[in-house]
Amino acid sequence: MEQWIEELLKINDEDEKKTDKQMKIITAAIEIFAKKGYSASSTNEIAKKAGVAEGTIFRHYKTKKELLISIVAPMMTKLVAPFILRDVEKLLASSHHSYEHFLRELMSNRIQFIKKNTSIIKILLQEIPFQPDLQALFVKYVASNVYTKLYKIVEHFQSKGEIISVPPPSVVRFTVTTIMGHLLVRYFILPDLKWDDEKEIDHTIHFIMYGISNTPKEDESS
Amino acid sequence: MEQWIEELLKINDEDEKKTDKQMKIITAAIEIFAKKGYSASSTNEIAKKAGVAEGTIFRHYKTKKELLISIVAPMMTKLVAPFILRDVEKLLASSHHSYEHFLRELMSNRIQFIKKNTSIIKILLQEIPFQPDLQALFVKYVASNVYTKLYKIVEHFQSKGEIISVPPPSVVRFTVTTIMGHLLVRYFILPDLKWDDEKEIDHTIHFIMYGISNTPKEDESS
Amino acid sequence: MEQWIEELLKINDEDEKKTDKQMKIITAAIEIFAKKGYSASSTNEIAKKAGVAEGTIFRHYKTKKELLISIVAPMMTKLVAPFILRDVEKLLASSHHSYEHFLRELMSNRIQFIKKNTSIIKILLQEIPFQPDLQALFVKYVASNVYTKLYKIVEHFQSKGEIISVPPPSVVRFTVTTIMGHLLVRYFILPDLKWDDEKEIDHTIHFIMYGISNTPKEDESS
Amino acid sequence: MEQWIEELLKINDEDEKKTDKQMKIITAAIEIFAKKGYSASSTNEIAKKAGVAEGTIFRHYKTKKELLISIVAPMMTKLVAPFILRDVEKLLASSHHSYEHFLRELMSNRIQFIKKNTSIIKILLQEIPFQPDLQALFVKYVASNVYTKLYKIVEHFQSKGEIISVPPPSVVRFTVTTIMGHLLVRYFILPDLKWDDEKEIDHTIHFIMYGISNTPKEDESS
DNA sequence: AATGAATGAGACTTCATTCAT
DNA sequence: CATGAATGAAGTCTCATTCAT
Repeated sequence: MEQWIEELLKINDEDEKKTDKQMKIITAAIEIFAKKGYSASSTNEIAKKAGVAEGTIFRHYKTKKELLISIVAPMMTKLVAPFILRDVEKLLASSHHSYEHFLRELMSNRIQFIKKNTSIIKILLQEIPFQPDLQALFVKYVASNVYTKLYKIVEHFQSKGEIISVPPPSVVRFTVTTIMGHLLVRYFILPDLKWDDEKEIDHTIHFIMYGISNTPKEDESS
Repeated sequence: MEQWIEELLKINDEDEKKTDKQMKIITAAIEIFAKKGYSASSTNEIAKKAGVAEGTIFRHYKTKKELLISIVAPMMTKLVAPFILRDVEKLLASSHHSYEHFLRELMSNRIQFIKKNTSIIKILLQEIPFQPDLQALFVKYVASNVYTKLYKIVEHFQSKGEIISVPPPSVVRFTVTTIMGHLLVRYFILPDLKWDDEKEIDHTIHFIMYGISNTPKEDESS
Repeated sequence: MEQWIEELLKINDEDEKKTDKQMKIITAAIEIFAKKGYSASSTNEIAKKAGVAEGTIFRHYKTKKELLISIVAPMMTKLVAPFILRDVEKLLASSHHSYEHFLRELMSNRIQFIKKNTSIIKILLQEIPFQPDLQALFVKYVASNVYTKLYKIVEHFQSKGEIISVPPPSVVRFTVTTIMGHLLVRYFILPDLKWDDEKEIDHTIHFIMYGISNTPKEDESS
Repeated sequence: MEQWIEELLKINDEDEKKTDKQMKIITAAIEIFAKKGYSASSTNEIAKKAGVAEGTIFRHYKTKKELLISIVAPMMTKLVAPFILRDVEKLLASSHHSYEHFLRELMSNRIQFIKKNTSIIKILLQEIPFQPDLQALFVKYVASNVYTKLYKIVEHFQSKGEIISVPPPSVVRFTVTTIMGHLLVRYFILPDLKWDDEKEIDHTIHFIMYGISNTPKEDESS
């Protein structure tokens, strides 16, 4: 992976120091929240699976919701980590890569990430609709980072002639919905289908770039 | 809309006869389930909003879960209604439409459907991961209908030369994830963005067909 | 069976006129009360088994408890029927039977009765401790009839020299507890043992009369 | 009381350590179950009488039925404790007592026991017909212990010539039904009569041994 | 007379949270 | 720090009973 994209992951990973018990609680909570959903999980069950007393949970987290947030909030940042890096322009200027290449790297990188954090992301997806706290965080990171950064990247490759000149928001939205759509379907909606991931990524990127039509495009206006 | 596609919707919509109270219960339940999630909703709250006694709910639905299922299960069928029609081949043979056209009709049709049933679909999406009953239904309808039907449609348009000749499953998956992805993002993940739906559909379909690359495709292998 | 004992059963059996539905309700109630106990039986279940609407039960019986009483109270009288007949003295005077004979007839008569009414008697036994109404009836019939009548009978046979001259109450109590005990054990506590009823009755009566000791009794004081 | 019979009671009575609240719950439950029957008793009422929160009951007993069982099951063992001791033969061999004596000791011993545990035994009697769990325990302890042990005892005293030579099962059943019958009537069916217990026991045992007939028995066949 | 939908009190049970140890 | 017994509010569900049809 190229250096500039590697930077995408330089998000501080320090999970503050957690006691042993605290880690056990979090691990148990993740497992149970992911399996039954936040509301349907009981602190009692979490305590049992963690091998601690129920009271111990509340020594570390004032409420059950605080436990949820503490698990899920950091994920928020990491999910969009690749777009948080500061000097996109510099990076783009100093490199001569294609949008296709960028997407390919982005996708396989995020897939690695999802594989490592499936449970937490599942919890996140489940609870975002019901937790205003999380929604606020989501808007903060996604809206203000992902989209603005992507606009610039798209504009960059439009100016280099790689991407057709439709309004960048359209391209961004298509890119985002297509990739997110693929990942949602692949990892959360139909994870049990037999997927050939290598090919799947290849096809997805290729289709995003060139479509599935056999007819040459006359002019690429929308 | 062309006639053959209109047939897609001929799913009987008659919601058996429900008593007045039963309708009130269902309406209230939909609203509350959608807002707080199934587990976090209380039958007490539903009863209050429906203006009935709590016991009345349990006269019509043995358990809270049965209430959920009765709301959400029929949606399953209707969601994939366009793919349940029998003689796809005939329809395709007798018509001279393009895949692009088909997708466009399909999308705007499903969007109408989503708009009319946003809440229920939201509940469905939330609860599928936790309700094996629903998963079973989902597999039954999606797997056995949508995919097999789509394969045939894609093959048809490949034989007519409209679609590049990659394995149909790839095309189907790309189509499905892209459209589902768009709809999920548009209506459930970021419904509050300012969307210009007309254009959005146009772009999405166009991109699916022709991609976003400016460079003519050399060869359309995978 | 001798005529004087036959009179024991001349209790009016007329079950007032009951409608068809009413009979179905009673039959169902008996079955369910006997199986699960009064408190654990629901009017809903009774209605279902009876094939009537729940409301119909309450048209005939103001409350669930009234239904219970209406089933169980008449049994009270019939249980002790043999002792309700008026002129015991006459009967005894005019006949020259033995106490042993009397017991034998009594026992087999009551066994027939129990066999025909096992369920109702079971309900009665279960509910007497909790229903003051029933207790009152029980005391009324048992105390005022059975014991006083039996005293006279025992005295009669003592005066004829057949029974040892201990205070009649002792003999009565022994007779009653022994026979009731046998019947309770035989029909309600261990009904599933393999019983040879003929022999069982024989032995019981014989033991009551002559005991199980091998040594001749010197004197029969207590 | 002779030593060998004293052994009959060496069943460990230690009620594991129960917390203060737990004891209060059990005490309250016994009282209320005995008064109203299991089904008609509410956990709410039990909690109030015990002076604890309703939730506390369910911290100690997963369900209301578990509470019942925990009260009633141990009584099962203790009820038949005198028959659980192992080496009946040895005891009999080494002692030179009469069956009459044995019955007398047994009865007064069981009466003491009943007096101490009237409520629990009442609950037990009420609920056995409806609780398969309890039935299983009853069969296990009664069938396999009481009867087999009693057979041996009876045979022993038959061989010593004290008991008439009818088949032991007959003697055992008569003994059991007579004594159980007496105890049931005395303590559970008509506890409010004025009983002179000393005399009552005397008479009962005497009657069991020698019957109530004044005429000497010719031959003691059945 | 019969129905069965509706009721609301109350049943059993769960749960997040507290607090003395 | 950790525990786990205790809490009481709230949850799901049942029930005897009523009443308009």
